[in-house]
Amino acid sequence: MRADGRRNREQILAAARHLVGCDGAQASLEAIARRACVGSATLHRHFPSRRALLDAVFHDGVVRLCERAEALDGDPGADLEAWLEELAAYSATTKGVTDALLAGPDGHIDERDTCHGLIGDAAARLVDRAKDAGVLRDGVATDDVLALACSLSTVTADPDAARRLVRLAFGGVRAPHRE
Amino acid sequence: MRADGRRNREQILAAARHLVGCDGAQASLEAIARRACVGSATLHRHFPSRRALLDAVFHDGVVRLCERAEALDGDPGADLEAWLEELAAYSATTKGVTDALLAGPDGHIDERDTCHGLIGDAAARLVDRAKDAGVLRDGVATDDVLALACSLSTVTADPDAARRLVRLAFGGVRAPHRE
DNA sequence: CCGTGAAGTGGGGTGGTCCTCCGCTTGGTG
DNA sequence: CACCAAGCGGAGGACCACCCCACTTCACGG
Repeated sequence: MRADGRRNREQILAAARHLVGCDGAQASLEAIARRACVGSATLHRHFPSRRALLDAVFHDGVVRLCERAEALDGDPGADLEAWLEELAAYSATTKGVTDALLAGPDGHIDERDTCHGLIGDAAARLVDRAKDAGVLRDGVATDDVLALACSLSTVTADPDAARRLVRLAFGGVRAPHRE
Repeated sequence: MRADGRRNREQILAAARHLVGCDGAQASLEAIARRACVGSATLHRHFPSRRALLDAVFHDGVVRLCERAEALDGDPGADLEAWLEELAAYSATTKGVTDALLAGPDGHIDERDTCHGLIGDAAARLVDRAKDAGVLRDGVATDDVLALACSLSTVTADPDAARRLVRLAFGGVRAPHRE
């Protein structure tokens, strides 16, 4: 890859980080290109779809989150819950990331290295551990807990509220009654 | 209100119902106006914001849902859960309705009669009943259960999946353990 | 050190969007 | 029937995504 190409890619990513941070996932690609001092064609060549750009923007943050998932090795139930809280808080505070996390397949990019794929793998490990420990209700799948944690962030931008809702869903809305 | 005005309003709503059903809340207003055989200015005069149009499109369905909420008078916990399931199923299958349900205030319209407001009132009654019966976990608010039920539909378009996730959140992801 | 070709560039065009202005039509009332 | 305001819609401005293509610049082989 040529030096100027790499430089432009970085400038575009920096601009995108800023504008997506302000305007969310719907930030204008044109504006991002302008801010990066780059023609819009250049942006589209480096990132053939909005999805590809978003994935690149959030890649590092998501990787960090996944590393924290791998580092956990305490109580399986508590680990899963804590990590889901973190995930919800992250996606609540990070404008636009939800679209990258929940996005379906996109012909333009390799699904293996997307934010969606990375998060899915990290969650699967924690869910499997919790399942083996028997702390999960029957029939709960990785996609279920991810869906719960991520979808909440479409509803609030407050990390504490997101954490609270995750705890709620995890423990149940219904009050536990003695049996 | 003049007859032609009312006729146009209905044509716009019919077109909007169709296109929002196909393309979701982001359907092109221009395309809706075209389909209604109406100038775009006419659409904007009748519905000053996308939000106002969406509210009108979904108003009837939401009212029907609210009526069902009012008709419930069995076990408070079961009623609430059943109605939340219905709400989730409705918003999962009805493209675009989530945006109307979760939308914040909009200077253009009276908040009292919006889908958001209607659903909120209906849910509040069920939540209050459940709270009085003591079947809700402490600190659960109306907005919490609404947020849970509605946000799920951003994540799946399958009504059964949405119902399942509501049941999950309601009963808890964590398996109930004897105490 | 330099020529060359391919990788990379960005301006401008196309076709779409939202929304507003404003001259015109038309429905309903006196 | 005549009037006039309520209502209309086309045109136009500002913006957007995406693509084409003539041009520039980098990096490598001689």
